Amino acid sequence: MAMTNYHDRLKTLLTMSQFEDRLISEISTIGRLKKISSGEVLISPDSDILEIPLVLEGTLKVSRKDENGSELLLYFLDGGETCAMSITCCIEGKRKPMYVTAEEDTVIWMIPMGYVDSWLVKYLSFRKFVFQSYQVRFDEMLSTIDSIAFMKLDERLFRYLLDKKQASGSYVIHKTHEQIATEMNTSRVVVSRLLKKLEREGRIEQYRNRIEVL
DNA sequence: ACATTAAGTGATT
DNA sequence: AATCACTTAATGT
Repeated sequence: MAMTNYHDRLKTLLTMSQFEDRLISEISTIGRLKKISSGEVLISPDSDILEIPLVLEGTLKVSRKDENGSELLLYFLDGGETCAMSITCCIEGKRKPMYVTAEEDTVIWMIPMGYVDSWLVKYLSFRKFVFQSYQVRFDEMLSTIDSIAFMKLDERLFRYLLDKKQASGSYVIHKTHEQIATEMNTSRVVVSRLLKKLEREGRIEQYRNRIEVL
């Protein structure tokens, strides 16, 4: 995507979310622009969350990690989306054991949490927005949960690829089997085997460091 | 040419 | 599905 004026991009996104004009101008004057490059950590379990991220361009990855450092991907955040979980963090003032990292070079609009409370009260559209993003995440995580519960790792992997494709807007996925394995908290060998199967079924094509979803 | 890293595979638990 | 042990292939120096 072309490097356009991010304020315009923000306005477009806010308008698409059907926010009231007053809310739109509040958000655009109060927030600040932040660019993070691929792999950078935006939120970690021990960081105080003082701002809510709204993705303008690029993709953020939301994941959990346990004591042993093993990772589990929760979901991707795309353009126009925000992290519902960080909103609750703000409201409760609690830290959550989760990471938000840049999946690719990403541009975000950081909204100070101090305003979130008042906007929830003042603006119907903002309430709707927050509830809706909750609903989307909830549904997404439900399907993730039952794919884990029923141990259909092959389906889980394919869902992962589709999610990733959706989030990045590209059918080309630049990841190694190893990286995918750690995100799904499984082993590389298993991922390689399942990807091989998907390749034989003609659903993907594989190259070094690269997977194409067909 | 050699070393390193990514991916493929059979056998075992 | 995870792990081990090993092979093969691609890439960097």
